[in-house]
Amino acid sequence: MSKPGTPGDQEFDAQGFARGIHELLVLAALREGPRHGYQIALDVEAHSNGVFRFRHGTLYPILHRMEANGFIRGRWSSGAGRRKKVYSLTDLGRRHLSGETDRVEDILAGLMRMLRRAREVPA
Amino acid sequence: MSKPGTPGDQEFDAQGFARGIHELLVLAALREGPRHGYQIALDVEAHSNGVFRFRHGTLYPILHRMEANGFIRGRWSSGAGRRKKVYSLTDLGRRHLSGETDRVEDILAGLMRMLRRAREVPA
DNA sequence: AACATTATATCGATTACCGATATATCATCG
DNA sequence: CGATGATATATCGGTAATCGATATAATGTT
Repeated sequence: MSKPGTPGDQEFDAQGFARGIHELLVLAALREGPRHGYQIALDVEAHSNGVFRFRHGTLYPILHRMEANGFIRGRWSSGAGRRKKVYSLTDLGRRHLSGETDRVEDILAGLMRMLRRAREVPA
Repeated sequence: MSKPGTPGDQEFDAQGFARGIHELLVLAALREGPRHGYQIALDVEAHSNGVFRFRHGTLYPILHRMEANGFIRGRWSSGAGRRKKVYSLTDLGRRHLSGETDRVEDILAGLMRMLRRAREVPA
């Protein structure tokens, strides 16, 4: 139905859906330990079974924003070799994650209720 | 934490989260039968337990867009009284709903997996 | 030496959503 | 009967998140 990728086609891919969710995904990834940006993207993709992906035009602005907002802190790895900026959760970020996890789970429950309902209607 | 409503504060309310989801909500609501816009908004709010809401600055542009895309069809109620535009699903809309329901459920599953994982990590 | 991958970064364009504003009908209450 | 509030639709400007393209550079692979 209608060429995929057409502008305005609005195919509900994970990207469009993910609007506003990426920050939560970053927090969730960092919950398991400090990581640099590229690794966060790989982890999110792996742990979500490929459902969520970060384009690098999306990833780095988000990390910068979250650092500016105090949710994460980044430090350039001192070692030689390819430069990496390693991020870790701040206390604020940790608190934010737990609060927002609760809230998003409510939202997911609401959405699932809607979808289940739509599925059950006979025709 | 940080005044709610502050720009850039990004509190993950249902609104920000809902980006791209509203269309699916409209389709799901219309699955139960033809409805006019205002009623769709009330239904969505009720069936999602208040999690999802349409502001009217959001609702009508979405309906127009979806009609232009062929997912729904609207007809002005012929009867007298307050004018209402009653929308119903097209075949395309019905097919779109069932396909996107599957896909969104996968996304929800991926997201839940991430959240559950983040919750389970000791510290 | 050539190439792919890792790794970070920025910028312009797109677009969905929000808030405000506008219009009009109908019901209710004083 | 006039005011108010709920119903009902509509548009517009602004905001902000995301995308795609582009850039840089070190490292691994062939």
